[in-house]
Amino acid sequence: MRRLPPLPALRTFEVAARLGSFAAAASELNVTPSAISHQVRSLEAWFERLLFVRGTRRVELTPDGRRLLSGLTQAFDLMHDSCAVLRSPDQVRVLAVHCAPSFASKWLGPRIGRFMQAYPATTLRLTSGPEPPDLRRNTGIQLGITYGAPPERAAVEVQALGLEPTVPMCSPRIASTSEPITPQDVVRLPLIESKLNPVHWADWCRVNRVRLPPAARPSFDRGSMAIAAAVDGLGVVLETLRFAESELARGELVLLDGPGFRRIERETHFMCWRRAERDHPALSAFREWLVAQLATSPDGLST
Amino acid sequence: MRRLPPLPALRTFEVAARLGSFAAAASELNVTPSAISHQVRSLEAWFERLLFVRGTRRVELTPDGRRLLSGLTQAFDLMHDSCAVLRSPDQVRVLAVHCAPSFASKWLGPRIGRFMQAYPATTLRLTSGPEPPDLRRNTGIQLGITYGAPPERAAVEVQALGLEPTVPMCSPRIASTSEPITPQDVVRLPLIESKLNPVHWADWCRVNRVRLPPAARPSFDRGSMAIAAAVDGLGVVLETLRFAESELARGELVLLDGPGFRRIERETHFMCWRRAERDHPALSAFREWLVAQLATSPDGLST
DNA sequence: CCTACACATGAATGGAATTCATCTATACTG
DNA sequence: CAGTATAGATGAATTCCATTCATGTGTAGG
Repeated sequence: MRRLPPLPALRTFEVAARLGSFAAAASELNVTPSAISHQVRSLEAWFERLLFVRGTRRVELTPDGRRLLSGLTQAFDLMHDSCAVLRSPDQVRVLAVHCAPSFASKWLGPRIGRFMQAYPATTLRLTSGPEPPDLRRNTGIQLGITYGAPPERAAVEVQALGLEPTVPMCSPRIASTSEPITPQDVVRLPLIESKLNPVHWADWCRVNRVRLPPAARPSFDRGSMAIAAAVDGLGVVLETLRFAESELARGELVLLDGPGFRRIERETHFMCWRRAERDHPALSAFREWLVAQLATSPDGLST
Repeated sequence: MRRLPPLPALRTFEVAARLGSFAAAASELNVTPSAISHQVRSLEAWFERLLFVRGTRRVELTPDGRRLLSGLTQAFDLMHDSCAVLRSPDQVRVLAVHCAPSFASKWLGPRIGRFMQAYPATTLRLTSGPEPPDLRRNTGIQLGITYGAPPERAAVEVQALGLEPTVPMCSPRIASTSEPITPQDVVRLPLIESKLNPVHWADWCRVNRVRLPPAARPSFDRGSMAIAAAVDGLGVVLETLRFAESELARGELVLLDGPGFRRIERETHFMCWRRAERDHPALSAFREWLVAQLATSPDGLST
């Protein structure tokens, strides 16, 4: 087996040697000069030879260093050319995602920049609308993120996006949370209906053993709008916490929750794709990225 | 800045592609097939393309995979050739170390195989003897490990190998340690003198405030022989724990120690080298390796 | 038909790469 | 000439990547 030193160290050496500067190499590789210094030292230990002579504020290659560099620069050039073949702009990948609108604006939108940074070769086309895409007919969509019940279609695979806690929330102007409250206290407040959420106030009342007042309630067919109404002080909204992350973080909404409450956690969002395309790299990369984002979001991805 | 995927993944891909088998690639790279699988998947995600078609018990390159492979094989060949220039056998490095004999046999010897594995390009020449090498005159020695007092020579740098606890030890046949003992109990036992250790029984008695009996004591001018005598049940030896690691681990010796005792910890071993050669890679690699071994040995490297 | 083998995958782990904090030695500038 | 800025060095701490482990799947081969 041909033995090579750690490849990242070789790469670091080549850049530093080519530029004649650890600082410049750090800049090119987006690391600190300290990282360059450590890597070069490590490579020198591996070869048991000095590759640079150090002066104040400068480095110079030794004969051994020059000997190593000439072949390496060619090697990395070749490597770059080989990789570039698979990354050429005229083969830019497009990933078309159709997303439920509130999930798009309240959860995915604030995060999508991270996906673009992690996968710069992929152009994302994000559309939204309340209807789940028919992936058998609409081949322009590769991945759908739906709300409500899991879509069931032949040759379409579905994955739930985890259990979502659906909790009453309202503006702090409406209810002080500095003292303990009960479910009974909640239903005495004005309530807001978020129509598309499969969890309704009736469900919540059943689980928390209180009677739902028969009064008429304002309702919205967008979770984000229901959330906005609650922020405006129009009442208590019952919605998934995922839609209220920034409002909760900023204190614009507070949870009406406590030891005497029972939460409802259901799978209400699903992503789906055609089974035949499941191993498509951009598609599987997005799926994995999304699952990873869910795992690190404040409410976590519960199984 | 030219952007490359993680280089270890590229290397893994090249080997797997060239051999047409994840299992064979695993064997060549000394990792598990699972590692190959993960690396290839990761590379496919980075490029957002499939590089292999998976069949049962076989893989086959896709057109993209073939496109990537041809340049990479040349690149890694070049890289290997460049690295081989600095590792050619006719430039095999020799590192000559002269070591105090007991340290050599009791501490360094059991470990030296690890150095050879970590630095296969270095041929180690290990000599031992009680006299510190005169590094100014004996240029055939590059590093000395001495016992006793720190050598002081012009143009020679010295580094202590840490504080060493020097503790009475004996065979469990001689003294039961299941009940508390006192320093007074120790000096009633037969004592063994390890002559070259700068810590003597007289020192130990002074520190522990007991009178050293005037009886004659067997003495050895090798710490390892003194340790062996103690294992044979000839008496209590006062020596550095470093010389007795395996005996203590095997229960052939026990420590005579306890709350009422005062340990003596001194720097008794030193390594030294010519200042002009301090950055010689093999030499500095050995120094760093030795310091790391001390840090992970049972008594640790105290500063 | 059963066993063995190659690849897949998620969770856990160890170690390598990197950052951070601080230092040294000039080079440069006012 | 003195003070400041810069590049590289180093050790400790932290982060993240590569790898292993455990388990699973789907044949190929005996």
